[in-house]
Amino acid sequence: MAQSALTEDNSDTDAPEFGELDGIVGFHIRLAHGAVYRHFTETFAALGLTQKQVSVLWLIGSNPAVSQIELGSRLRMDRATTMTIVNRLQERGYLRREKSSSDGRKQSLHLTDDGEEALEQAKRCIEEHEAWLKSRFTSDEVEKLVEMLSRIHE
Amino acid sequence: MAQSALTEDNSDTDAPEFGELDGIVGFHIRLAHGAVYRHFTETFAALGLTQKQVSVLWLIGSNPAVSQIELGSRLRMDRATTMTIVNRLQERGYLRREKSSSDGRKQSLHLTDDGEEALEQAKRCIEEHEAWLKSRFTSDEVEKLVEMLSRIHE
DNA sequence: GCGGTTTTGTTAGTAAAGCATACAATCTTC
DNA sequence: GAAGATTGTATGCTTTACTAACAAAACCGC
Repeated sequence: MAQSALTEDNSDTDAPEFGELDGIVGFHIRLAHGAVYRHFTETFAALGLTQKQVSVLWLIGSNPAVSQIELGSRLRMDRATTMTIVNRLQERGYLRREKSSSDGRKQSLHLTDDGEEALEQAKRCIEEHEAWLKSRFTSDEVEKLVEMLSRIHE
Repeated sequence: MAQSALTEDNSDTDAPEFGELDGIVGFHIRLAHGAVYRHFTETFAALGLTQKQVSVLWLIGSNPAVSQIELGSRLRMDRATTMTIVNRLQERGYLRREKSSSDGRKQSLHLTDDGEEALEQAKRCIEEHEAWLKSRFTSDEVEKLVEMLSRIHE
């Protein structure tokens, strides 16, 4: 598989395996004179979650004990931005921080039971979205699109 | 051609023809656990313009006397958001507002000479971007992508 | 024509995302 | 051990986008 935009800095020896393309949550494509826009925040809005927050829950759920810096790197956020999002999810009781045992600087992020629950609900929203996608595009087309995306990296 | 997201409310009798897909300025596709992201703001940054501002200039340039509400509708912005962007471009001398003669509520938006000049420069940036696109995707793929986009509407 | 409703533009306030900076704690390197 | 790099944190700023409220103009039913 071609190097994807999600796996370009896999230099950590003990880094968990990220990088599978699980599905398209939403997209936003801007043409020269406008934006073709499909926004799925509304879909998650019923859960009171933004796309970014769902991405964070998803990533922690599939990679427990991930650090904030790793999380930010995967989701293209700097440390400050990561802080605000992690803080908010922690305040809502969806995740907890622990000191990493191997590296005292790092936080080790874990979902709480409430966080797992929220992620499950979000995944159901994503399934609905995939139904929407499939109503407009064939599975071959979606696959082709995702494959094309994997060719995009800085 | 299938109804596109850019032409869904063509109820105005004297509405100018929108809807041609002129080129992809940038896109941002969010996967469930992250974002594949390509941001072309940097390309326009040399001009001191954002993607949105370029879209506004482009749309006014190709549709003089467009109203703010129409502009916002095309670019998926509400009235307040449209205001701030139009205000900033007006402050920079790139466009001017006139009272619409046919409807006293509406503003009629026009590019100034400086605005036309800025748009020309932005179009050159877009051409450079298209070269970038073509280096990663075949022209068939780009065509297919744009065609798929045209199938996206609410 | 008149009164109520809708549309359009405007302003103000708010929230989120993102960034830079500064700082403290920890790790790494020499 | 000292110097430098990494990670998390706190603060402040900017941009984007939204809601709510308001005014002026247009529209609609009568």
